[in-house]
Amino acid sequence: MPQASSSYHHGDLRAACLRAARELLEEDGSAGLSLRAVARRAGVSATAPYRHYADRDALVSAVAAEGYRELAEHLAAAHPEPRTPDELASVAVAYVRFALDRPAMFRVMFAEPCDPNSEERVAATAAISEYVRGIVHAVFPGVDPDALSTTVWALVHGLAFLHLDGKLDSSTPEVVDAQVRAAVRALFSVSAAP
Amino acid sequence: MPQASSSYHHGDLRAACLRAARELLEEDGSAGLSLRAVARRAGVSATAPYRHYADRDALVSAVAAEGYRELAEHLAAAHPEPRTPDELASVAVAYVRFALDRPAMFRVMFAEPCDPNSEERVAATAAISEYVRGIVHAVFPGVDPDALSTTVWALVHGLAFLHLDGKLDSSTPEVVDAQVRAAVRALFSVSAAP
DNA sequence: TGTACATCAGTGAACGCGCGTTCACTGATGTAC
DNA sequence: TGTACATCAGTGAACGCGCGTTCACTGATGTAC
Repeated sequence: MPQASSSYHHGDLRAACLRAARELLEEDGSAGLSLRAVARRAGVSATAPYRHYADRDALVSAVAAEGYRELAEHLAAAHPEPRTPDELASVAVAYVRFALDRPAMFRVMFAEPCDPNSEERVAATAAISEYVRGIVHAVFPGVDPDALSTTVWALVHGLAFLHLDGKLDSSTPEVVDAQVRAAVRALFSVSAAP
Repeated sequence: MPQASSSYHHGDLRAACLRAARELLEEDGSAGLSLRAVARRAGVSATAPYRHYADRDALVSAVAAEGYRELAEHLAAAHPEPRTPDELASVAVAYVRFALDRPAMFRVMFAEPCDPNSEERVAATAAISEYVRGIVHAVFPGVDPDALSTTVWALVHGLAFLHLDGKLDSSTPEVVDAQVRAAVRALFSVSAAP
């Protein structure tokens, strides 16, 4: 019956902090993530998050790690098992869209010169890398997937960042999608000239 | 004879601020650029830079713009007029090296969610974009350079960022160079499969 | 079922910090006569 | 060549801010008996 039990003990402040951090990132993409702002948003005193995160960096790393997992889900949702360049292009489109839909989050994941010692982050990154390798291997069974998967990842990642930073035309989602597809198509149609 | 004239009037504080900013960025890549720190480094009061920059953003934009120009010089120095995929790869290597040699500077140029209204920045960016187009057109005279130049730029830019963020093996410059060359080579050798 | 107590998850005051920016100022420079 | 004065490029004190982090604390929860 004590429904108002939520007064003092929060229940799951750890998760609430992550949620608050994400909301703040999505609302004001430019500002840096601050522990105090997260606490405020979670409706909790400024020091409460220290029960769950050693310091600000720990929170940021956790946010980034969640971002990686989410990115992986989005890619898988775009196409579970790509087998053709076109299907691969759909995954590429999902990657770039993910970045454009959550610019600040994407920047935290990649552009923040954060310590690379967070196991959570390293693991999540490795998972994405492996995932790309798998796709490339499936789409090009005969090719050594190492160089090519690096190429594919870098291409898509570069497209994401160039769009994010306004270096390419990002006026509408359709334009972006077309551009990404064109770039991936270009990747698979060029042959050495001279 | 008054060689000690340099006491009060600085001479060229505008340039000195840019230099100080670059030094700070190269020394401590992780910290954000602060106007006060720049002033301190330039040996000048905290408010002196306001004579030359309207606010912090103006300084950051100026630093970024200088970075773009410098990047352009580096690329041109790598190969003045690339005509083959291999020569193009040399330019790509220069691009990635530039990023790895000045990580913080490169991040200011690209990863800082800065206002896109700085004319200086927009112009510098357009110059790079044009430059890449020109190269691609020279290397592949018969191909529509639009999609392909986007592809090339994104690929190289993505390689730079993935290396910067430790997602790829960056143990030695040689390893990086080889990886970049391999990626560019992969770009020009794959053909659509099914 | 009730009580005693350890543990846990929160509070709130306080610290010292560096920041961006303003303001009235002052020292140096250069120009007009 | 010398003087008067406007202009320019600096100074330094001060503002209010939000931040990360510490500390001693207190309210709620759960477990042992």
